[in-house]
Amino acid sequence: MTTAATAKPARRTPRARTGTRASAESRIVRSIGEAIADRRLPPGTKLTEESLAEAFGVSRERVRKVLLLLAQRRVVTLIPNRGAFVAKPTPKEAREVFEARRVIERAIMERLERMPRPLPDDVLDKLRGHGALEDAAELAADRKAMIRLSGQFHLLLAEFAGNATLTGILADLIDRSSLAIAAFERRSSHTCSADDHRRLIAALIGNAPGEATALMIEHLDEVERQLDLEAKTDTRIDLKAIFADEHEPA
Amino acid sequence: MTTAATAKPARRTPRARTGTRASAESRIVRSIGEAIADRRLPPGTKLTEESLAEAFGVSRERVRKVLLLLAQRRVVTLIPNRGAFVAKPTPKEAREVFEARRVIERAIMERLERMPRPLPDDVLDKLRGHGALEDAAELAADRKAMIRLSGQFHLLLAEFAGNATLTGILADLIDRSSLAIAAFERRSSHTCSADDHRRLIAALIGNAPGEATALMIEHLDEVERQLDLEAKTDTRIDLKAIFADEHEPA
DNA sequence: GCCTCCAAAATTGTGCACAATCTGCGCGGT
DNA sequence: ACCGCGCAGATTGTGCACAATTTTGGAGGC
Repeated sequence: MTTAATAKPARRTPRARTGTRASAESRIVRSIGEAIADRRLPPGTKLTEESLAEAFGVSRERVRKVLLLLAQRRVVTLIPNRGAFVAKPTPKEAREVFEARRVIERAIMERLERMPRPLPDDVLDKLRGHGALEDAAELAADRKAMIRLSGQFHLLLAEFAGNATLTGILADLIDRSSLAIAAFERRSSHTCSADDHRRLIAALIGNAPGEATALMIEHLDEVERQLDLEAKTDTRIDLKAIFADEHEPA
Repeated sequence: MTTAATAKPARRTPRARTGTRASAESRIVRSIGEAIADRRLPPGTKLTEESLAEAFGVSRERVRKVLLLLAQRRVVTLIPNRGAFVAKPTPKEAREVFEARRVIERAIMERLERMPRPLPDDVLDKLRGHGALEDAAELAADRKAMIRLSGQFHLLLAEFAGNATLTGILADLIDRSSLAIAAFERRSSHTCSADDHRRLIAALIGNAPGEATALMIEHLDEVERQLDLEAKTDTRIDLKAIFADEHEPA
């Protein structure tokens, strides 16, 4: 069910080719991760092993392994004997994730600003190329593409800074940001505006000292500010509040 | 073999009590992690699933799961069809890990310095208590205790800063630092001197602005400086260089 | 009418057997 | 004497069957 149109019957081939094993796993991880990021799988969704196995055409233990990896990255929550759920961050956790991003991305921007000018051509090309992609996605109102590209933009800057370890940490934090946005986004909010990214690129190229760093901090603050991080500690309270006026007392 | 004195025959009880399942896993993770940190398991060591299973008295798939978790944390390396090995970081990776620690721990120290004075009593108590423990370990020349306590000290500061997400990230980086130290430590180096920690505690309590942060950065720099992070990119290159003058051309 | 309890169904957890792969070693050919 | 080949032995990878647990649905009692 759902959009599992890929459930081709090639599930159990007579000869198990193990060559595509590891890539299949990371493919599934990425696929689920993206689905969570662009809200096709909202926080709290139950992820039944059997369903996922059918959807991806793999065995259940493969899915189990993938879920363990995603749980390690705090993208899904594993409850013993209950199963896997798309993680539903608390407001506290959401704030922590954004604070962690500010810490790491400030350091990344400071390193980028310290790089000798002009920036290497390939860096400039990739920055401008990515900016064009974001513009196109915004013009086409392709929300899913915008979300994906927005995350990739921050990752791209991290890669230019040249610390793969920090980049890896940031990749996790970006995934969790997407989760936090999915959980706490207000109606009619515009995620990660491509305009901020445009200004960031310009500041980075122009290199007014400290400007790009300041813009990045302001950008992250703005994204966090667009969230509704009040109370909302429990789903049950939510349901009661939502249906309060539909429950006729007599 | 090895120190597997815990191989009690209770390996396969007729009724499998699943109650102690999750705790057993984290226990094994911690146990292996500590063994790696204090060099009982040096980088590159092969971790055979069967051996570990016997050593901990659990089934092989339990061990497999634990190894997957450790691999995710970059503490062990998983090579397909070859098995698990204690990770052997490259000099580049070691430098990256220390840079990442400087980024995160600087932020933590800045937050601690921004806390209102005097610091809460329980914080002061824990700081002083930990300092006493480190002193005792140093006095007793208990190297394993010193390594463990040193890591705990940095983690303690992170907890006081109140961001569990950053603390979790730092915990991973500390483990990888231990690995880097094990891989690149010079002979006759003194790890993480308890003296640095003493000064850090004093600066934190006294609160001369910026002093504690500066001490932390200097402390991390000093630990990294004690490592030998030259060349050594590959074992083969090493071998060629080492035996270059023993290869007679005629 | 509502609550409690129990059994069936669904889902997750785990041991086991076997398949696939890698490593080490000896044999035969050139 | 050296190189390739191939055959055990050991180790990892995976599907499957079954056990344990939770959830669901309904019957019975208060």
